[in-house]
Amino acid sequence: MKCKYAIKALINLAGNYQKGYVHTADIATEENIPKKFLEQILLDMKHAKIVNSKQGSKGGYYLLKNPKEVSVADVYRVFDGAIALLPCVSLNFYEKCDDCKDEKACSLRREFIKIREGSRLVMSKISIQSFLKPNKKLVKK
Amino acid sequence: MKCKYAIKALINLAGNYQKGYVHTADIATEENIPKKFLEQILLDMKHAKIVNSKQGSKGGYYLLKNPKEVSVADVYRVFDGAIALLPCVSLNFYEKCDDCKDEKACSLRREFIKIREGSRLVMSKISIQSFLKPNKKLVKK
DNA sequence: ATATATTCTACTTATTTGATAGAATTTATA
DNA sequence: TATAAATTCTATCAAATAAGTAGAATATAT
Repeated sequence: MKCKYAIKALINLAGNYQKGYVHTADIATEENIPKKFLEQILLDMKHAKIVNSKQGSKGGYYLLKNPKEVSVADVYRVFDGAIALLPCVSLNFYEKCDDCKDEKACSLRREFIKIREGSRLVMSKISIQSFLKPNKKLVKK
Repeated sequence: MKCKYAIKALINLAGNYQKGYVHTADIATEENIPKKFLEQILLDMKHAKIVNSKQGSKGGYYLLKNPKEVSVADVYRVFDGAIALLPCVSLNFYEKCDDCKDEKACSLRREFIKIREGSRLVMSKISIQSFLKPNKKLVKK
């Protein structure tokens, strides 16, 4: 949910990219997200340097980077942590297996790295911009 | 954990493919898995038709299918459910979004299908057999 | 000053996860 | 046929996580 809400919020902010501040309340109503929950989500993304904000009257949130430069992988890592299925194959959230003696020889690790790469690559290629582009329709001859 | 344990157990069973029954207790000690927990895991995989068992003395578990025919995707779905990040893009665990009016027009759905396919393809290609093959070493010239 | 917005901390409730416990059932075999 | 050894089933538990709520604190424009 958090990740889905986050991406919906970012799509909304992308629509207002470089056009000023957007209120949490507006995003909440437009995207059908509980307002108080969205506040937390946006704050998390501020800490992750994906968005920025201004407090007070006429304040609000705005997208820090170009929509092309914000990938689903970036957002996923903020809210769901590692893309990898095992901590020992994670690039950003690595943790050693306590039972594993020799990582280099571990076949579990060897294969799960492939899975991580499959997911990571596709999630890195999809950006907030990707959600804005309308689905291209093929014209029949 | 369940999924990891399950794959370790299957690798163990694959080593005994078509060689008779293997005791849960033996797998538990060899693979360092809590025995009672492993019992549940193996039972789940029996219900999923991945392994089969015989009760009683001289009983135990055995792999039903060729190790090549059991993919990580199969195992994942038993223990973690959908590979897809959103229920509305899942092939095996589909659920409609209650807020979504037009699925075909939903850009979230369009892009998350790509993510599902990325993960699904790589997880379908890796089988229990893949874990048995030793990592090929390149010989230096 | 005041209205309006974000920020921060704490809390609640429900679900999931990892694991344990023990009785019931099945089977081989002595 | 009794018994030992295995799976099967159901229930339970504690800890962690997820989804969401509440309210006070802070910042800012007017």
